[in-house]
Amino acid sequence: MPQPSAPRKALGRPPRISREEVIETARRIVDTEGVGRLTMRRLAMEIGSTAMALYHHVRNKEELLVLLLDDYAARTLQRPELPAQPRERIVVAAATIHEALAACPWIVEVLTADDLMSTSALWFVEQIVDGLVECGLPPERAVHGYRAIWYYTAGEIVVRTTAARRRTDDDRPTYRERAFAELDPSELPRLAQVADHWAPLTAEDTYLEGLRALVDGLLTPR
Amino acid sequence: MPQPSAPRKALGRPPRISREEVIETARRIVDTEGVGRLTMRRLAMEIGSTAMALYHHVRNKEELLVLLLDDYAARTLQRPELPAQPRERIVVAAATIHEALAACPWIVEVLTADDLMSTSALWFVEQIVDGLVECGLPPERAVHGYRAIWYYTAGEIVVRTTAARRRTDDDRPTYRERAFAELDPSELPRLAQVADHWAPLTAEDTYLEGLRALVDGLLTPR
DNA sequence: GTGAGTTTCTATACATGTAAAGAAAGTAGC
DNA sequence: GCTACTTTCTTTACATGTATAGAAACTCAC
Repeated sequence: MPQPSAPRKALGRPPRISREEVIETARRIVDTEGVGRLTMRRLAMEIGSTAMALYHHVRNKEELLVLLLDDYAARTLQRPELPAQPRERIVVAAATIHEALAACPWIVEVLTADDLMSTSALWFVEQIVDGLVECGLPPERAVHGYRAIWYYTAGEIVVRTTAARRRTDDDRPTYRERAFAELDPSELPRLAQVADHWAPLTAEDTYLEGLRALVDGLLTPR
Repeated sequence: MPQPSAPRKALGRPPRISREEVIETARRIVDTEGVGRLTMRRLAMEIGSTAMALYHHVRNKEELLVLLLDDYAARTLQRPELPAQPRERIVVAAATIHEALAACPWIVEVLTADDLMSTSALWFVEQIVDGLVECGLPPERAVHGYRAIWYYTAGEIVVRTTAARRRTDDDRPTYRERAFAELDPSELPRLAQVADHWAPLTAEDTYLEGLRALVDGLLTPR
């Protein structure tokens, strides 16, 4: 990996492409043609290089996607006016991250990679942890609380967008549909009762309600 | 796909392998050598067929993994004695699913695919929804509550196991580590304060606490 | 039996991520 | 200039999932 501020003249063959150029070009491809069109060869061609050359600037494709996400976050994640009340501040901070992430559907492949810990997201993490501490949680429980919020948020996005993707590229009945069709009302009465409304209920966006519940639960002394 | 109870004699060329055989063999490979060794070609060889022949019994590799998960759930997911108290029943039901899923680390590729809706898991879903209703939630809010629990559960497993996997096959510092190293205490005081304990805190298993908080929050009238 | 229809299986081909080997293009010391 | 060293880039190759075309093995209607 290149050293940005080498004290002396750079050693070795001078690079013809940079990590920034790779990321920028990748972003352009993703923006205009979707993440499905982003392949290493295609990206290399666009840059005027070879696929393997990219691997000197990016560890692998997954890292490239993480960098893209970082880049995306840095460009679009605005810091909103947060409410003064700490509990509400937590909710708004988490919801803002959630909204930003939900807006880029190609995120799933990356989201599972790690905590979302791009530099631009750290501020939101700070707000959440700080809010939890201000509400009376000791610091380590605040960190645990943040993690719970992150699990919930990441899970919502991953499950939801994958389900959506599956729906678009496949018409056959899903497991869920089959399972509900064969459902035995005497053994699973509640599910039988709501079976008809399951799909629409599931389609509703209830992220915020769940988030509020979670935050409330985290803050209620046990 | 084959019709299990065809009224007349089966039409077409008689199959030489069955979906069951495919799944069983796949399971054996996964159990003995890990999911990384499960390739379509390898599986076909083991069965004594060709890779493409598998595609008549399984839609694609992802479906095969889903079927494997179903199979796994059907074999190992025991229905525990659930507490009578509904709130506690919800917690135990969710925790049981969580424990079962967390035990098979290859699950990540599948988990994001859909709700976990294998037939054997439906009973747990029933218990959760029923518990929420018994605690006073109207049915549609109970379904939303179940979804929140599922998001949290799936998110925990996905994030945690992917992080673990990444740690094993890569020694270089993660983004998180780098981000924390460069952290500016004047801008992000709370994070700076807990920076040293972040890694150990994150390593702790706090699924149950988070789950309890979430369930509590879902059940507190707003 | 023959031909049509149906299902399963085989052979081949392709796109993709990336490993491995080594060539290319520079600097540093002499 | 020459050699050693370092970094970047190119070439080639491979494993993998899966699309496509068509062969194979059956049943059925006649």
